[in-house]
Amino acid sequence: MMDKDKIKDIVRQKFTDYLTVKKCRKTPERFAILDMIYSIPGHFDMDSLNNAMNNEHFRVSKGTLYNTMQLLLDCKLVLKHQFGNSHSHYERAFNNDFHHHLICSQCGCVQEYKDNELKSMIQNKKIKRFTPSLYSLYIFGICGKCSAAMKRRKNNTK
Amino acid sequence: MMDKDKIKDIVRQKFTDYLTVKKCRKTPERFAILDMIYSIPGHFDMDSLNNAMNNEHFRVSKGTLYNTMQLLLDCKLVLKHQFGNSHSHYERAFNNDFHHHLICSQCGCVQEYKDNELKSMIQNKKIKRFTPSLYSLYIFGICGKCSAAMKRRKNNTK
DNA sequence: TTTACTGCAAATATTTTGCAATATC
DNA sequence: GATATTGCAAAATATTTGCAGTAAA
Repeated sequence: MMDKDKIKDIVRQKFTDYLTVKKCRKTPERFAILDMIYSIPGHFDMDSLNNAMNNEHFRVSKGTLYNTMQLLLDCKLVLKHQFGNSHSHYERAFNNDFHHHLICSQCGCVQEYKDNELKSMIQNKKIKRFTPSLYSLYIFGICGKCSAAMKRRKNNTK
Repeated sequence: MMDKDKIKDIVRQKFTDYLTVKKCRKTPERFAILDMIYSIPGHFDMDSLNNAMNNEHFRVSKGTLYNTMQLLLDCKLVLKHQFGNSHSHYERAFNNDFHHHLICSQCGCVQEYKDNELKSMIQNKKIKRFTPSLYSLYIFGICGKCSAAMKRRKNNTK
């Protein structure tokens, strides 16, 4: 695993390049947001990102947060997910082992699920008249905890 | 392919059974919504479903629409999707060939993508401490039309 | 100096909720 | 007859937009 600061340097450079190509301005807000995102280990949503920024005493407006997130999605430094429940989830995309997602229909928890066989089969598919760039696989079901809880409840009522 | 009316009968029966088990009431609104959904060929959203109901002169409130949709999701007669753009999409689940989705990042269009090899690999995965019930695979990229349009634009500027 | 970007607040869109009236069981 | 469900309207939530001021190029 690469050093965290090194990763931040690389993504900052990638973002700089992207902003240059797109003739967008390199504002401190944008880089502060990118930095914060690459300090968060797992998933996050807009609200938790906003709170994290506030705690670091770098307040940005909601508008700027959404604006910057769109740029980061465009240049594939961030991935966006919508697991069925209300709001969007995000995660960093660079140097983050690609994974699928297991979503519990009972408690709503989300687990990462790595499976290279699946990954390579999906990525190697040749699709007619469509050029894929990325994909999301969401598997819905019942997580271990909820499954155990249900079993316990069932035994109690016996 | 089964006859459309026969399918409607079967899903109506399935919904009846579900409502009975869950001790929920069998209201005309619920069955009218189910019927309408099974009259729509492809994807739909709440707005188009609502309009379709109005055209059939069976108006139901937004609240009832969302309430009923939740029941239909629970008993797996309907599937829900969120492709990144604003609102949720739905599609009927029974007697609807399972498929994956190709989403164009440019124009936002959604195509169905059938691949049985992929389907069976995903469905046959044994996952530790997780009991899967259904899954969604979304492949994002550029559709044929947009790809052709881009190529044309590129040639024009040459 | 130009104008893209920011913060703020208001607008929009989507889904949920509270409540009185109604209809199922 | 009891109460789950409905319609309606208001509330909650998430995201987008308009605009005046600020700062990047």
